[in-house]
Amino acid sequence: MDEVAAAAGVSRATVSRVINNAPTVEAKIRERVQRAISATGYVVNSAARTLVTRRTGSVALVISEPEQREYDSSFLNRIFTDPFFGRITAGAQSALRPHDVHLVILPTDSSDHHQVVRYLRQGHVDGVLLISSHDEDPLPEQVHALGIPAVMSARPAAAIPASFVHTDQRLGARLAAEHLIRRGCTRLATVSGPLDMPAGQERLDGFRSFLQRRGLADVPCVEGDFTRAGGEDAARRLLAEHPGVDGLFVANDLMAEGAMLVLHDLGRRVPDDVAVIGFDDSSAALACRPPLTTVRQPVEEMAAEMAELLLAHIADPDRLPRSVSFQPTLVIRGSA
Amino acid sequence: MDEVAAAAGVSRATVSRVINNAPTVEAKIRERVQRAISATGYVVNSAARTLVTRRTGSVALVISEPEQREYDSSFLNRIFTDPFFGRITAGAQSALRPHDVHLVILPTDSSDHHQVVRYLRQGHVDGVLLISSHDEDPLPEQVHALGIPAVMSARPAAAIPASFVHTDQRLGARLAAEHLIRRGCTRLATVSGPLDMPAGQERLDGFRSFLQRRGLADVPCVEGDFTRAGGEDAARRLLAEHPGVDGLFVANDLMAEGAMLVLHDLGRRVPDDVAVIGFDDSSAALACRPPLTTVRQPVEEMAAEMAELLLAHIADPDRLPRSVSFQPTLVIRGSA
DNA sequence: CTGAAAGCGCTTACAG
DNA sequence: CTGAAAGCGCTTACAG
Repeated sequence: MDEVAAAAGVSRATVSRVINNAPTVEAKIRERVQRAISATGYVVNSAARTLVTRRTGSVALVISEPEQREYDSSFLNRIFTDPFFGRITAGAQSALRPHDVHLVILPTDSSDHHQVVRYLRQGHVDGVLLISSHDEDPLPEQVHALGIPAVMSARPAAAIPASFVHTDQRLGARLAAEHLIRRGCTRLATVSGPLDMPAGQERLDGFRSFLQRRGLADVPCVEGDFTRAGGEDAARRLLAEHPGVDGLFVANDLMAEGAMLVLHDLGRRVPDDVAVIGFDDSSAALACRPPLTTVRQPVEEMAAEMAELLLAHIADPDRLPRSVSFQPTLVIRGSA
Repeated sequence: MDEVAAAAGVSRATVSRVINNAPTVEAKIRERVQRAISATGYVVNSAARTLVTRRTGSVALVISEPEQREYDSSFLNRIFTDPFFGRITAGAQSALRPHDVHLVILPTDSSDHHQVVRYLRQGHVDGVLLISSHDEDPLPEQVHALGIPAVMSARPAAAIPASFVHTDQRLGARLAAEHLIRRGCTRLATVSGPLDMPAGQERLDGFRSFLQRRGLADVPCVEGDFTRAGGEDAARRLLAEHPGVDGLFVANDLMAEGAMLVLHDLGRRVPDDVAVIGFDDSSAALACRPPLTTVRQPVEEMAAEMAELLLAHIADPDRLPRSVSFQPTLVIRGSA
């Protein structure tokens, strides 16, 4: 920087001003400095800048899962190949990129929370996007206690004031139930997500309570784990106990893909013998044969909105928390 | 830090020493400082530390693709939901995590290279893991010119000295060809990857040249793009022109999944009518019915090795470049 | 083994 | 509009 200042015949302060586009620099000097910058190939040192501005230009995307049996590459593998998390990452990146803000992705389980908290406290990032899917997860409160700008992926279980985005899961499940009824299915069943996850619980509630109002109580349910293999297992068990099922709601697309595979193995035709509806509208939906009818969540847009909210909180720390809600929609394809 | 020093009755230098586990601190003092740290809740400021140590504790994972029609969320979406890149990320993370090194993922196309280069020059990271899949990609050379520690995902096209990892793609393709022949297939064909990518070209070469030696010349080939939808298209075209095909090698699993879908639509039984072999052994292989026989690349292990190599280069900038090679293996499942 | 001091490379009131 | 100077919060020779 001294070199640039010398080459341009100005002070370091002025060099700094042109780098940061301060309006108070005379055009001629600005140009002279710019030439000196190109000539010397100078670039700012981001650590030095961060030290004084208190801004890093990075945010963390924390993906918090319940404790894993083994925190290893199989956990990381599941996270990084999950189409849902992939869409979140893509949505967040696309919103952040224009602002030149970078994303550090931190998958974590509860055995690992302290590492994440330490990382955040060390000031590596300006804020955090927190994807927490379990009721009992203490991380949202811990992050909130840190006082660092944060946006959550759903209403936090704890009563903390924080911005979050939201989809009406119950409404989504109801859309699925309505469609199955409309199709004339009479023996409905569902593969739910994990019932200790709000997303799992709410989709089941929404599905069941709509059917109950239509006089259909006690719809069979087997709990799955939101993975494809888990969906296969759950569907196999469900179909073994309830072979007559003709309409199946599966709480996410990955499990639905597994369920379709099982139906195929069992020689059941979809949708003629069994109509199937998934949830998410992820890429897995198009990998099914027939293509999967599913409840769409605009995941990319939600993640982008989380990023925008976070940027706003970083720019103005006194900004009041707000939540923004997205509507699920039914995407009708071949499976129901 | 002053606060901690005062509370422990020592200098800041000593506080720094205990934080960094310098061996030359008396046990009693060390303990006193540690208590003061817990009492005050002190954590280091990473920007200040980086400014003096020249270490950030982060590395970049740069995923360089050819120029996109639109650099937007659909590009990011493809990258972040691609099982191959997901495995790379997981493998790199799992190797880096024990060293407390963080990963910032930078998908980029050629319109965007200057941003990546600027980011790297600003010193945000200690090194870069570069996934570059195109022959003409100038990024490996640019990164090398920066003088920042880097490890490549394959032998760089340019003659630059750099560490890289490698799988023998030709051998992998040959494994597929051998297996198809052994099965008794006589009318072979292939869906290749993009032929401007070494991985696409080499798999095709390996497949064809083995067959040629067996007297099978001019095996039909349609070029695909490594996506599932691209695999569907390519398979459809191939089968329209060559309906008699009884053995199909598809250059990655995602395209193979698409090809299997097309075969299903066409009423062809797999493997009885057509045997199908993929490449990668990604999660897509298990989403096929029947499950996909495929050439396994140990992608996670390769990415972990890249990370280890990078860490070694960061620790010792004078270390000589080396390459480490992995063997592909055939994983036999139901499709062939 | 410990401390005083210099220095990492920036930005930003403050004065002019 | 520009510059001299202080200061961001650490680490690390250097001296003792």
